[in-house]
Amino acid sequence: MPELPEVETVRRGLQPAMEGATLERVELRRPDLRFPLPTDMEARLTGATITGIGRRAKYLLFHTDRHDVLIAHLGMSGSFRVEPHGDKQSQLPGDFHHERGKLAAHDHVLFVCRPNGGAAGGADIIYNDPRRFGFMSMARADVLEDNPHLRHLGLEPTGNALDGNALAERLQGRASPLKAALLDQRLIAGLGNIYVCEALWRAQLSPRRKAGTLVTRTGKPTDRCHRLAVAIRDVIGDAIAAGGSSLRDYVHADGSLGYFQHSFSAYDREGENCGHDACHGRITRIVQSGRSTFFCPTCQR
DNA sequence: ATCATGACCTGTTAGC
DNA sequence: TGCTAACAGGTCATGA
Repeated sequence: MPELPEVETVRRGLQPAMEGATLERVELRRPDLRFPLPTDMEARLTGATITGIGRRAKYLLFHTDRHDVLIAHLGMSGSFRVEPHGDKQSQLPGDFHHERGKLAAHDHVLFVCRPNGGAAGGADIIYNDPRRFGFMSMARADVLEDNPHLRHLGLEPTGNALDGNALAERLQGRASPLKAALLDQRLIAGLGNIYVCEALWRAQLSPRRKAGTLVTRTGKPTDRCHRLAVAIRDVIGDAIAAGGSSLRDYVHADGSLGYFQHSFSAYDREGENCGHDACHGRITRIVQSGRSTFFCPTCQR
């Protein structure tokens, strides 16, 4: 479920193995995911050192010491897993042979990482994506913002930037339902189907309400607008915090970077009781823009 | 411009 | 049990 909090969790999970490490080998096991992989991707990354891993909305940004950036999007089903090298491997500098048996179906891209500065370890980072809705691209760091995938992204819903005023600016004049507006990455970048449902439930706002109705005629945020801004920030913050805790479990797991496990309040809870105090409604599923929306028609107005 | 829909691709699950 | 249909975190292209 790669929405922003999951991507942030993946970013943090990859940092220990990748930041400061050199990409000893990069293997593209097929020429394309959703789009063709850059033909020069292997050449531009092999031998480069990862100086940092960033994130913009649902995009991972791998910065290298060559002032290149690998841009990666997980799509619907993409995941990275970390397979630390065994002691034997790390003591044989010339032997970066990968154990082929460990590669599974839909393992499309392999990054062999070797730490610098005498640090122990090293790891294989493997990108797996059954549906191949994910994609990767490369950009020069100085023009990263101009990248077609990043150029039109809206406000990050983390931190304090997203408040009632900022939300009102973006929703003003919109005739589309709130659900669609919040999914629009050009307005707020990083929300997906799950967290839009959750934020609207928290704010007790109907996903069908016209987005523009959260803004007064003079462009000021209504109470509902303030409420929604808080709900979005809170739900994303809570999810990142919970993702972080699932990261600690990850060490004990099978090496896979598990997605944030969460019991949602609305998403995928059709027929269950709405959890709001004094509300006796039930969560209902409707379809908007061809996608499932879960909400409580009783208290979400 | 804004908005809704279909396309992309594979795996899982519900229902017959 | 085996088949079929519906559905799933995403974004992008196209049409009204």
